Amino acid sequence: MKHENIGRSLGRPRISELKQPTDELILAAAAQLFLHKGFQKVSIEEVAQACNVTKATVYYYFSTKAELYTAAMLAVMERIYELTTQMLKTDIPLHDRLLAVAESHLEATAAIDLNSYLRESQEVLSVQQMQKMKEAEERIFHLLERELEKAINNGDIRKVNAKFAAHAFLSLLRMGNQSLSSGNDLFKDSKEAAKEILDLYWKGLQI
Amino acid sequence: MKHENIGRSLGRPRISELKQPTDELILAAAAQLFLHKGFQKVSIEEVAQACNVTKATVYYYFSTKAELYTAAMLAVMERIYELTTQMLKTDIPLHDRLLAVAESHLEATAAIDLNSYLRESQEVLSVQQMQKMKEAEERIFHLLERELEKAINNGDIRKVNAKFAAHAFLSLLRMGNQSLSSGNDLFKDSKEAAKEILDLYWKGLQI
Amino acid sequence: MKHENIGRSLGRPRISELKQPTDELILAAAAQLFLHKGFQKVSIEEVAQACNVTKATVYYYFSTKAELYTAAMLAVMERIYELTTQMLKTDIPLHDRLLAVAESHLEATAAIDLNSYLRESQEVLSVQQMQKMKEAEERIFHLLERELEKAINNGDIRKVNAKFAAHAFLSLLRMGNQSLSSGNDLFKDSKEAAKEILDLYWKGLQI
Amino acid sequence: MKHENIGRSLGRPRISELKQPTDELILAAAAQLFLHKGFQKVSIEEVAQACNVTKATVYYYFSTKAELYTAAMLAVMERIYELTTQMLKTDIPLHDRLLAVAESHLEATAAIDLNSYLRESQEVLSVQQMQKMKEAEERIFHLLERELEKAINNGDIRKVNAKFAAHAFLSLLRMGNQSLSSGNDLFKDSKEAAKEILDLYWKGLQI
DNA sequence: GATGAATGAGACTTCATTCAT
DNA sequence: TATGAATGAAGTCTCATTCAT
Repeated sequence: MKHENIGRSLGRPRISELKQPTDELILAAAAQLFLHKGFQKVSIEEVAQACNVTKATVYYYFSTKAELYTAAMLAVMERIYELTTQMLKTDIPLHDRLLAVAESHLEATAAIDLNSYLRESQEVLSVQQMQKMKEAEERIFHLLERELEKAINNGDIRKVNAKFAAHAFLSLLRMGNQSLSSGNDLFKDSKEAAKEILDLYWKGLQI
Repeated sequence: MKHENIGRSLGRPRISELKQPTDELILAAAAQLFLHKGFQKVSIEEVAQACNVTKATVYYYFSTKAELYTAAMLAVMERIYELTTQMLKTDIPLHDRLLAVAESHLEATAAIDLNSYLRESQEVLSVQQMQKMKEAEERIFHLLERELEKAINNGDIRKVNAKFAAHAFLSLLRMGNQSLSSGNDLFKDSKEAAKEILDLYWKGLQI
Repeated sequence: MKHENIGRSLGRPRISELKQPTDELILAAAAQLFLHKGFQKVSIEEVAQACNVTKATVYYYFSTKAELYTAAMLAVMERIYELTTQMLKTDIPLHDRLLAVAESHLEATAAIDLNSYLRESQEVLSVQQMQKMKEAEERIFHLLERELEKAINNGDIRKVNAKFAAHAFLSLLRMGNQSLSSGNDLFKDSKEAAKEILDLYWKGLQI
Repeated sequence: MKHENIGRSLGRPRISELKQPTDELILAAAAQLFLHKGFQKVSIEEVAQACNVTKATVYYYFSTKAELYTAAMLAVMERIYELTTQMLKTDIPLHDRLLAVAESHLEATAAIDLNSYLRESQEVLSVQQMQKMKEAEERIFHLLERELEKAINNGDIRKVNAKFAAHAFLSLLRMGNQSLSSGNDLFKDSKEAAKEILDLYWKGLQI
């Protein structure tokens, strides 16, 4: 398909290097669309149009719709992973770090409900592709899990199954996301949502 | 293509014909399939085969795939509504009633993530159909909402936005459902899942 | 696919029964096209147009291009089989019966070079489909084989591997067919072709 | 397309220059593939991969798939022509020379059924290309034809249309080839096949 | 001499939907 | 009440071919 970018020259890139390479462009458009409409409802044609290229070009870079989907979702999850990593590695108390995570997740459409995405694409993704996506998801859970375990050991929170607690947290963020984007009046804004959710969650972990 | 001619005999129907009228049969099969695979991935043909009728028969009862979908989902939500109503109207303390709700939701595939289902069928459902489904969902939330409000007034739980609390509860149940059905090792069984989830949730509502 | 035509009413068929059922129509057109152009170069669209139906109709009757191809070729081979059976079961000497077979094969495009047809469709036909076609071919060879064996036992022809002799005969007929249809001036007409071919062949079997 | 190879550096070529020039490499791979799979089923990509070059490189040497096909087939036929010429120009009796031809044809995949190859590529080859291929085929037939005519004049074989006899011979060899490569049990090996076929054929030409 | 990127055209296939019976 | 036959529209994917570098 394409080999690695070797030896990008330093300094301001020339015009031709300013625009993203086509494959990244496609990936970005695809991610956007898949997140909004789900696997089935996005056609390759649609992705192509969003990038001003032809269907055939999309297939030049991604051999299959499933492949494109996997790549796009992995990219998104990678971004979430990085983001979450950033927020969690500061020095402030866990409560505040979780608040930061919550806020950032609720600002972007960051909390993916992988299960619901996978339901739709099952039987189309290869076992390997599913595996990859599940692993990417796991990594995010692990991030939280580890911090929660530290907090348990510190006595900051009560003794719970940290994995469960991680899932619960992301589940609540998902809910917050949906509420915010569906425009029901549950929360005034994402800041408030983060606060309310973390409040419930944190209290739930006390004693 | 063509399935076998099953010579429907005249006169008093045999036992095998005693079962539900065709439309209910279709509805049941459709619900089952839609829940498992989502709107897009279920074909009318599939539903028809599951009922041993032809596509045309499905269309005789339901004018449209979207119509069938809506009907099926409404039926499911109605059942959830009834179920939840049952559990909530007893006399025991709210904590215990919520536990009962949690357990029953986690036993059946009862907790629907309507949002994720709607994402998939957007642009296919008419505004009316979406409206109906959202209303059906709302009814379930209201059920919980009302009880939570009572508990707030009683001083049983702290003062929170009851609607938010209702959403949070169902969100956690959804997560439990997915964990149980995806076979990760978060919970031993649905009973344990219910206990853990309610524990977190209830603590989160205290003070 | 379709059940047998039962209870065809006697007498002149009504208009609606006059035209062939659609599936037979498709089969006929497909056979025609596949024989002339080969598997790959015939598109379903083409077949459909030849029958004045839509592609979807073709797929209503034949689930796959390979399926249609198999069905069409089997039908052709079946016809050849019947034809050959007819010619071989008369009472006249084998030489004359073979002449009749030769003539009839050379009149219609009757001698299929299955091998060359299979080469083209390999990797598209399922193992079962290939199996079926090979069996159908075998049946035709067997027909000749049996007669040749009788003749050997009678002392009408010399002792050869009858199977080989059968293959040789059909091979020569194939050649005749191609010469006649490619319009080179090898033969004046199919009658002469039959005569020349049988002459060589029969002499080859003598002593 | 390509100018002559001029200025090949003198002296012992380096390893990398030992292998065939790219165009011959492509031609060889193409011939191989086309013979096995037929025109339609071979993609340029496939040919390219078989040579470890890119599609564009193939197009650098051959302007068109049809062009490549023609060139590849002509090369094959040329080889057959040379081979056959070799076998036929010796001094031994015609019968033995034909046996040699038969053996060599049955050892390699040497007997091409041009007609079946042309059927597949019709409408893609230009008239000129078809013409060229037919001429190449003709040359091979002529080779045999001439010898057969001499033999007729000598009284070695009976008076037949020599062209017909040539076609018949190659037709039988084709059959032998297919039998051998399809693995049916008609012949023990190519030697036996050659013997049986020539036996039938030669007897067919006697008196 | 060779190639990476891109594309237009077309192929196979699926599916919701209609309609006459 | 039920269905067999038919279809239009759309979707995924393949491939020969071009072109700038």
